[in-house]
Amino acid sequence: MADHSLPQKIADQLRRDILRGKFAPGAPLKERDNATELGVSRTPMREAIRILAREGLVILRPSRSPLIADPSLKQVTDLIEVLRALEMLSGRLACINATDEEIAAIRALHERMTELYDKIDSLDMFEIDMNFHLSIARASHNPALAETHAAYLARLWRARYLSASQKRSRDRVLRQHGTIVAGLEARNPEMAVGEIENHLEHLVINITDLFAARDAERAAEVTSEGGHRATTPTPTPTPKNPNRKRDDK
Amino acid sequence: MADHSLPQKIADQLRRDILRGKFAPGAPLKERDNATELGVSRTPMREAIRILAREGLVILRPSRSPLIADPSLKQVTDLIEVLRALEMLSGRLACINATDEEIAAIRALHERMTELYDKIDSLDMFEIDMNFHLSIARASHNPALAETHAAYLARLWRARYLSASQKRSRDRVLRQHGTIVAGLEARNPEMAVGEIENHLEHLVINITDLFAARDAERAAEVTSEGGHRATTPTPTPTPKNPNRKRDDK
DNA sequence: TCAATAGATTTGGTATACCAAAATTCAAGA
DNA sequence: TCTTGAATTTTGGTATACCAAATCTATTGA
Repeated sequence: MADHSLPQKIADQLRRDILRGKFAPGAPLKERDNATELGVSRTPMREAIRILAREGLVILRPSRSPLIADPSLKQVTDLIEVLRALEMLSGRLACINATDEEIAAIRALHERMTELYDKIDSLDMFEIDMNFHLSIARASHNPALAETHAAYLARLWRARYLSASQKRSRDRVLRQHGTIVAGLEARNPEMAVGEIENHLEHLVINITDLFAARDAERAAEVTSEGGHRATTPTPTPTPKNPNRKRDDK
Repeated sequence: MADHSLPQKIADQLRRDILRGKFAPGAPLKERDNATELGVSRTPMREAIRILAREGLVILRPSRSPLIADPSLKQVTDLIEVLRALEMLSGRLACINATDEEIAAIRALHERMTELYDKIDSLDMFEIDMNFHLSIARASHNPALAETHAAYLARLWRARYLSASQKRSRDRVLRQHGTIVAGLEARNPEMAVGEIENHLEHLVINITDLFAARDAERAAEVTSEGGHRATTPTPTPTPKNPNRKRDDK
């Protein structure tokens, strides 16, 4: 958060906009328009877009506008599979390398989350959840691991956010977080790692349900729209058409 | 390899130069000079440097020349620790998802490596070794995993190359590769994953030895150089840094 | 009425010019 | 001789101009 470079700040701004939904998944991200909109030149905007591309939030196409990423279920579950390996490693290393202070800070996050769960909006809550997992990765004392883990979390932001918004999993999430913290405190890798694995297993289940629900919703839309003219069978893959054309000759 | 974008080609060129030793570790990489040297503008050179920075081959400093990375032993072993988790996951998934053709191709690589080991130079040999491990990751059918794994392999290029040049580990490496292939063919995750873990454990040992040897060499140099004027106690970590201290209030 | 094509336009890629921060140099003074 | 500070140089950051590929529009011809 403390990087004061201009491309980083632009990337932070864009990331928020993307994740908050200002740009729809699948929409093109025109570097010239966004640059003028934010009042910066194209050069730092280009770098910002590359940063987001590295994080997987946008995908680059040769000689074409970058697109806001709209990953398929398989892509998301593939990402989670790697994330699981990274988090399990983080947990194991954190049991060995974390300082008592770091573990205490992780517990503090967990307790704040428990206390505020029903009191704040899901975006703020999710911020805490994010920090919880990032702190464990950092506590592994393996910077490369922490960095890669953070990149995967960023890439899975939207999916995890949607999953976390399902309040029905509230109790399970808090319980699992509690077990993870207890495992760290006991310096018990089996306990911590096992529960981390469990935690992410449920994330896969949740996400799969969400995709299924979304697909069902779309199918219903299509059929109810009438047989001859399906308005948008696909989720508006390219909603760009505000082509202004001149009236002169 | 088949990316025809200019920044990618520049990055490929620079990567080879760095890994072949044209640029020493710790040396600055001036974007203007290198751009004119290669006959391109600074803009694609900038992007190329960012690509290498992402791979960890160069490190960026705010408002300062990027440096050729010169990782410490801990940094390298940290990277290997993550690589191990990634390769173990790759092996496990490959046992499940790989096609018979993919496994056959991996075996072909292994047999070519066995056949040519004493006949070609270590750089070409290392190319095959690289492909062997990349192919396993790709055979996981998890693109995100393959990509992250490839990034870690690139980051560890130099260390792995130096380790692979130690011909004394020849037999062990070939034997381990053989066991890994056999595990894949048998679709036996325990066999494949276990040997992958073993393989990387030996890499850590090898690298640790190499660092120890290098440090010992340096220490010997310093003492034999005589007491008053050590010409280059360190192997010129930064050819240009007569650190000038300005007045500070 | 529709299809094909040519011209206009959008858009990313590249080159270059300018700026500001950092570093090196060098001269002046103690 | 050493310190110090100011000027110059070096170097990365940013803005802008130009180009080429891709796309879209609109006209024309069947």
